[in-house]
Amino acid sequence: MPGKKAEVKAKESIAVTFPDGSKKQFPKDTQVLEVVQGIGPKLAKEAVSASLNGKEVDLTQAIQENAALTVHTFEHAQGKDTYWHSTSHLMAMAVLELFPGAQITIGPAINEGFYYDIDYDRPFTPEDLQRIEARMKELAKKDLKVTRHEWTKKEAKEYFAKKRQAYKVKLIDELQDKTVSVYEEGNFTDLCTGPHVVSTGKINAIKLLRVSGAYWKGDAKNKQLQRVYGISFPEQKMLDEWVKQQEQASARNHVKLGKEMDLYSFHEESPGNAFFHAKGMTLYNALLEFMREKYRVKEYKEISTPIILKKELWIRSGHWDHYKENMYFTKIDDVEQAIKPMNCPGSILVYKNARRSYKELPLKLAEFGIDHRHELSGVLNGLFRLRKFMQDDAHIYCTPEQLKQVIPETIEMVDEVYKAFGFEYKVELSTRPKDSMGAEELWTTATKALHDALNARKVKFELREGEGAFYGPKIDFHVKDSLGRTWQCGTIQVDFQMPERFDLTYIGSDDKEHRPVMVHRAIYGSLERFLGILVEHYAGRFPLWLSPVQVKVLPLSEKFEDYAKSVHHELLQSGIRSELNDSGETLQYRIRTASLEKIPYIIVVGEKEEKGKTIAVRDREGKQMFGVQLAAFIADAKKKAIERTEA
RNA sequence: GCCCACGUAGCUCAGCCUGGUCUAAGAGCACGAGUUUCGUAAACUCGGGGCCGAGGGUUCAAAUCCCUCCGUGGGCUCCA
Repeated sequence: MPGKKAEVKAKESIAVTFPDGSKKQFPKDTQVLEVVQGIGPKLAKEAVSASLNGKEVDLTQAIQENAALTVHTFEHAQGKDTYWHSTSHLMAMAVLELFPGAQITIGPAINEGFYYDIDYDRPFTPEDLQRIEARMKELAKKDLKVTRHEWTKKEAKEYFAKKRQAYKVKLIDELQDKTVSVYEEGNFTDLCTGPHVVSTGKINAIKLLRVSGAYWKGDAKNKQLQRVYGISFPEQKMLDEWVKQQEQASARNHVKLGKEMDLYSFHEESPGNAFFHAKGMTLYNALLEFMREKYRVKEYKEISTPIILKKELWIRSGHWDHYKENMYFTKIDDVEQAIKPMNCPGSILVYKNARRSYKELPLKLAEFGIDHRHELSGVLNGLFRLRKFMQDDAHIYCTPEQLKQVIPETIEMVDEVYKAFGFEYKVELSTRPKDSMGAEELWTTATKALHDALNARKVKFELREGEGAFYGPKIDFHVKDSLGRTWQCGTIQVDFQMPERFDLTYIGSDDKEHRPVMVHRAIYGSLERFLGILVEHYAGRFPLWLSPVQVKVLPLSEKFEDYAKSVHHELLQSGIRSELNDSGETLQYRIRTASLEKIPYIIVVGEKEEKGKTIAVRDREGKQMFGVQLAAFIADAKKKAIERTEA
């Protein structure tokens, strides 16, 4: 076609740079999609969106200048975002068709899937969700083109006002730009910055998951909206796989496993509180013991303070003003008292109990403190969120100069502890919130101390402006659990306020009084929560050092009961947590039971063992060893338990 | 606290939609008794066990329908 060729020649040419560094010339205004088709049909089919010079764009975007191009498929995070965001638009479209009068608000992609907040005069039922999902699938099949338009704010407002979408009008009003972008698919147009998939046919496997209440702008004072959650995938196979994974993840839910493994239970007689059974307590104590070992090495001193303290103390600490809603109160002999939600005031009283010298600093007072917080009933969640819990709390009293040494040392300690469990974690630095106390320069100094420590250790962290505690800035450590959720566990908080409030002092080398700095820190955070995370992390298959029962001893039959008992007792004597199962059940049955209990070692003794004074050992993988010397087994197990290596 | 879902033996669940013989509410596991005495993931027989979360209502009749409350799960908000 000579005509077209001439046209191409007439156009200005631009260079597109690909991720591998190669460059190619294209006529100006070539669509991203055309470029992608040139690369290969497979990529063109899988492409979801693209980034042009670092800016996320639609595949229909015309390239107008020299640009670096990266194509995003569903495999990329950006591609997933776009894919799910487009699915949320599709859902909004289906909802507006099926439920006249519904108003749509916002509908972003989230970590896993998407949601859309919708204002409707009643909650959606599971049946509604099915209808919406079915309609979405029909709309996807129609393969409607998704096109982007730039409208003036006025045009957009008129359009959404006409469609009776008041929330969209409000959102437009809040925007600074003169124009807004909208996306049109079929007869549905939504306010959106994009990008989006090129057509609804790209969206294949769709599943709506649940509906819940959510407030407009996240504020409980505002109207409650219907938040519908969903997820989608390019292929049905991927959705099936995802559903399977979800099921597997819920199989290791710590509430469920705790029940099955007889670790702990929950009772409606005390909502938000855990009842620890003997095996759960063994785990709990193993965690305490591990931390106490660290304390010995790091020269912490362990203290213990009362749970109930007078109201005046809480007024002085500032908790009365800042934390009252979450506290429990009681009256004893007509005196108002509070159940402690935190341990700092108690620790401070211990500090103040003596004249302190600079020679004592840094003074590290640790306390496994039992705290009670009146959490909203709706937020309670197994061991993850309780009303009563124990913190592995410590307060470090030091000079401002010593922060340079104390903070890095503490960060290192957190790292050591998490590593022992093979945990990944992320770090956040939170700065001064609105509802806070103290002079600006104190905040600046404290924040800098934390910042410097993180930088010095080259720790990657996320900055969270205004998210600090009311008394100081903090570093938070978030551990990643088996479901990919992150849980705040460790925290390091610098506090210049408490020492002021309680008039804490130490005598310096100049024989004068000085004000110490206080560092609050916890590593597990809450023993209970950490334990819950561990249960899910290990799916109940704890390493030897944590296993509530480390060894199960089984006599082959009644005839070998005496020998089994002697083996069992010797294990106990050696400090190994052993149990004997001499119930009359068959050996196979008892092996099955012990296996289901996820016990690391099963020891079977019969005629051969009794004669040779040996044992037969079976590990959790089903591997068997015969003729093992009991002493050798004990030595090996103890070594593993002490080293805290995986068993 | 607010929204949605759920609540039947110790545990996992069927029955509930469409009220009454799937028996006086079932099963499996667990538990108890007896038989079996066993070489690495379920021996056999028999038995006990439930105010169907609590309270109220509708009905001739409620595990089943309606309301309130309590609890649990998932969200919102907050947080260790």
